[in-house]
Amino acid sequence: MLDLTPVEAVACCSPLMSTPLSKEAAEGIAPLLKALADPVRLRLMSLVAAHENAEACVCDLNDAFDLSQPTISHHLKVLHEVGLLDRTKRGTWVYYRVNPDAVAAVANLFGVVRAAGEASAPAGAR
Amino acid sequence: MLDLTPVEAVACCSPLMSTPLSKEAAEGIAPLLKALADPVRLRLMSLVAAHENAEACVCDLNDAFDLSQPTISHHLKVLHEVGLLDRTKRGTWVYYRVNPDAVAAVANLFGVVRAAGEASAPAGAR
DNA sequence: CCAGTACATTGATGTATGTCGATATGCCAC
DNA sequence: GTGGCATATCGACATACATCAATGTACTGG
Repeated sequence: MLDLTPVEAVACCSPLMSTPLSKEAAEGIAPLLKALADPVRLRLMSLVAAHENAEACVCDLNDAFDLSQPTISHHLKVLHEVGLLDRTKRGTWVYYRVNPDAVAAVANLFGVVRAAGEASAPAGAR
Repeated sequence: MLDLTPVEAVACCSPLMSTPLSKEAAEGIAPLLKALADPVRLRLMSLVAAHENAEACVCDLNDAFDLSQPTISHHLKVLHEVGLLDRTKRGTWVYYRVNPDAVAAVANLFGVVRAAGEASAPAGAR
């Protein structure tokens, strides 16, 4: 029932705005939005994304907030669990990286028009 | 108590993936995402948007869910309070309409690429 | 004015969430 | 191995949220 007609649907308006979301689709995307629906996590995402190499270690992120280290760790875990952030451990440090596919999944809701190859480009460009 | 200025405060802010979001920008946009971060409300948004004339009366929406009428009313109120849905009463019925500016504010976060004239078209074309 | 319909508000209840301090784990240097 | 640093997990707490049944409000038709 969710027949996405990419070009037209996206050209005029977003899937959210054109096609009634199925119960399953809504329940699939809502957790991603929920993870993003917190000021701290929003800033974490943008900090990681804006960091050089599109990755950031926790120590950098901790300093950007007035919150305790466990709290930041908790928020990073939430973002990681829904797939918005990837986690890599190198030595003592843990680096988080934005998962472009997960972001694209949310962005598609709002009719983001992306070049087909763009989503995978950052991963390959590393 | 709810002192957020939903759409205006956020319409200018930078995309999530390029510039680190300021504390204020994050706190401005998070309530919109929070309102959307629920499967029922996501479906409500898409149902209203997909309805003819881009507006729907509560009676139509109630029937699309297995939830009680007060619960749907509550979700509509949440979406209305952050500015994502506009409310109009005509006779006995109440009609909800998507506010394209509010949706655009969220979409901008994800770097939505829209045709230049398109963003203002829905608002103006009404 | 009365009854009925459409929608909102209230009050209650269980669950989820954000935050912290304390503690655990894992890595490194000596 | 010991001590120290980076990060995660745990337990506790207060607050917020989704949901419902009951009730309130506002409009309509007779």
